[in-house]
Amino acid sequence: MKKRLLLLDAYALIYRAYYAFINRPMRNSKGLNTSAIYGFIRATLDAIKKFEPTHVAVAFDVSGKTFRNDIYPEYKAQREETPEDIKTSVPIIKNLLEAFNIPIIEKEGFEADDIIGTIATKANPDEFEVIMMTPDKDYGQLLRDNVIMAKPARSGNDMEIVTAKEFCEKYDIQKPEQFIDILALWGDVSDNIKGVNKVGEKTAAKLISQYGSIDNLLQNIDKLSPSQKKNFEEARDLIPLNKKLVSIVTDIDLKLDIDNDLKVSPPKTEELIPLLEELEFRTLLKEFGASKRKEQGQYVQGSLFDMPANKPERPTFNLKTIDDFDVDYRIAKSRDDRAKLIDELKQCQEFAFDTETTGLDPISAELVGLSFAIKTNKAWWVSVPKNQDEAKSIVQEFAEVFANHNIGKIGQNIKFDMQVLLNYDIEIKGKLFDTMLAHYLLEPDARHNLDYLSEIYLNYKPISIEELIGKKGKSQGNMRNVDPELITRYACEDADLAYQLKQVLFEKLQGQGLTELYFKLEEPLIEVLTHMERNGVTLDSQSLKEYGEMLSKQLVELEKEIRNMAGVPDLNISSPKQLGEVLFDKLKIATDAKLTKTKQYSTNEEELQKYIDKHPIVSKILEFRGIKKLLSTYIETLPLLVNKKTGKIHTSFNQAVASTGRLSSNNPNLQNIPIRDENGREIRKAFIPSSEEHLLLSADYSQIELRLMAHMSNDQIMLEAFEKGEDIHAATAAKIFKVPLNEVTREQRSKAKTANFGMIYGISAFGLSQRLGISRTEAKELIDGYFDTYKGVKAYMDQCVAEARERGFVETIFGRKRFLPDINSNNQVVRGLAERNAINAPIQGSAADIIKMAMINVHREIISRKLKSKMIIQVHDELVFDVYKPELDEVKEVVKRCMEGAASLKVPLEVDMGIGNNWLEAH
DNA sequence: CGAGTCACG
DNA sequence: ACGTACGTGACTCGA
Repeated sequence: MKKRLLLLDAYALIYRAYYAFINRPMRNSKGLNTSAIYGFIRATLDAIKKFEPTHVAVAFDVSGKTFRNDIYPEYKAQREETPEDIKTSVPIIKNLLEAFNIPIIEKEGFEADDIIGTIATKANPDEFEVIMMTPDKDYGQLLRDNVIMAKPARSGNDMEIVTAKEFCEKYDIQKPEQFIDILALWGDVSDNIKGVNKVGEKTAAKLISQYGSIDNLLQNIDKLSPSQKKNFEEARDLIPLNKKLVSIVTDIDLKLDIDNDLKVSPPKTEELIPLLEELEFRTLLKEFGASKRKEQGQYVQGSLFDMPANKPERPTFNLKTIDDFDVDYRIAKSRDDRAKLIDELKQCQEFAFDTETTGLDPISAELVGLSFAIKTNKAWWVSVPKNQDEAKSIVQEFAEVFANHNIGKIGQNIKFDMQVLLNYDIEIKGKLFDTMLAHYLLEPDARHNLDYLSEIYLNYKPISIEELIGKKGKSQGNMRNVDPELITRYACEDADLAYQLKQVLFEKLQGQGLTELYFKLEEPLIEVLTHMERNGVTLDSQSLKEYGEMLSKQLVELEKEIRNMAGVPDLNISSPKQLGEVLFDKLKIATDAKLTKTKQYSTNEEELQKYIDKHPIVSKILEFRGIKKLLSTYIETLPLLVNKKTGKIHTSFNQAVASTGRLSSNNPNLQNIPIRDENGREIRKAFIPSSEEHLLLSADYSQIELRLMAHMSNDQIMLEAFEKGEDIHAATAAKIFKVPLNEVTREQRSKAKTANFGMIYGISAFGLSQRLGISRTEAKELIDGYFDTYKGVKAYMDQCVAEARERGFVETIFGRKRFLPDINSNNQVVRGLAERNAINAPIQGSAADIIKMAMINVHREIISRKLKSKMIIQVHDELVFDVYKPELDEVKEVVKRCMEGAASLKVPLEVDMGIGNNWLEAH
């Protein structure tokens, strides 16, 4: 990995920090204005955290004359005196930098930009990436392939990265040095440099873009308009001086060994702490205070901070694009071309492929073409005609290679391509390497889109889809209309990138011991989900519609009543802001209303429930909310998602979203169809079998997460309860309340149930007290009682956290990992979340693994037994099937056996099944 | 586009 | 002193 050098322009950043707080300066108790100090140090540390440089330096201007004043006495002459607060801040900042072990560099007669220019130029491009942190645009002239600029964050936004390429594009110039000429024409008000009259940024850029340089421009001065020519004639003598003034010096004699002198090293804590204490920088003290871990010196080597050993790749920039490579992307135009391609594919052990389609909905999308990558930078594009009969016959030419078991297929989100190709009767066999899923296992919390992966792992920026079909939203373009040359580059690039990513990611999977999880679980699941999504679910839109009409009437009625009670005729009840104001300001139903983090009144159900007796409007609002939710999220929306082609609803199961390993479902989300609430569960009645000859079968794991808790913690008491087949919540109640099992009250059981769930989530006394509406002391007692009973559970939870601390991750029973870098955070809120994740992720994730295994096995049996019945929905611990009635007994047997046999735990896995003419009945 | 709310396991 | 149970997706409002 290249070394990375971060160079900071001290005064520019200090000024910026100072003025950022100008309206509300920070002061310590002695009255010292610490805005500039804090702002600058924070920006510096943030940059170090973000860029993770191996080398760093801060450049200061030296007060007094510089060589620029010698050649131009008016240089910066108009500048106002430096504010007193900044003057006093600078020595303190220098002390701080020293304590942080960040080198300071200054040189008499020169400015910070000259120092940075010199170092950036001197740093060997093969050895160093250089980041210049400054808000000053002039640094643009220094940009190179290995030198980028970081402009500090402006309020709200992240800091802005500028690369040489982007910079040149912005000014439409060939190389960054040309910016000197632009500046010389443009001038610089803040430096008191007068440019050419009537020439600003835009004109200067245009002229340099056009003529290449000032010299050439002046030679062609007659081509300018008369008035412009006059302005240039007048400025002619000034230009050489301007050029000198705006040119950043790159060859100061600094007597500096970059590699040795600027190396990042840990702060000198003993010097740093007193300084931070005096300044009263509490957050920084927390961060750099002498915590135990710091004393043990757990720094990642070469880092200023203690960072988790396993962290996302460090940020990259200066991304390469297609133009930086000599790629061999070809179009297969004729049948002969395709035959040649197919021949090449047959010779491959593996190839990457991608489909381009007319849309993102795989059911209705039509193929526009296919791309295949055979090796790095070598790919083919096969265009597919609009006529679907012709299309199919061309695509069919590839059926054999796709179906070949011995040829591996690589792709990004293969499920989509698999579905599209299924429309053309193409089956995909052989090992599938899905780069998205591989990365999901490697970094479950990260994003996994191709652009991101390319950037991180290949240092490459793909052609943006917007270049092809325009921004979505307005005048949505179509893949069909894209220029053939361009679509070839785009599609081949995608396949090529998938191919290249596979090589990187496969090695990483092996390194992490994740290949087995990938090939046993995630890879076979691709095909299963493909079929489930395609199967779809039948919706009884008619009954939904009728139910919706009834609810709508109630809603209108409620709205009227609520507005009347509120005395606000145009109240929007769906606006929490308006609602809160009505309830708490106007009706004053309470004075101690809870506020949200944006200081609005909190009007969620939990809060409103507290005031239900204060005013009759409250219960009406809750009722309104409930009905509105059902209507807008389900009743009115689901029928719109019925596919015209199939008459069914086709959700999309996302296999790479949930960081614990679960699936998620969207478009629509079929995993949150109401069931708890009486009104809501009516909606389940609209999910029906595909025909009269079918039934819905729902099979769900009983208490799978608690069983996993028992299994993983090896808690004898809990294991025993499950083995005896006891009602686990009642059994828990009996034990923690010390009553016989048959005397457990409803209330006790309910409390125990909440406590059981609490364990799975990584409980806190506060959380439990909130849920149960009891005091924290009571909650604490309850938890103590719980741990007293289930001693193994307590030990297991502690062990999870300890493991996460030690290894940086926790694991499921199938070896799925979740990395928890925050487990060592100094921020206890952040750390607390990581600790609860350490407890919850192995449980939730193992349950996800188990049902995935079950789905794969059920699917295989359905195929091998050639059943007409279909698996259609998964809801985390439940599978729903559209069962062909004559197969009912067989399907029930297969499903139960596959689900219960998906893993062998210390407790039996139990599955409950139900059948019915709709999803509600089946439950 | 974020915040608030609420549906599910 | 501070904020607190885990994981999702969809809708609505309003800057």
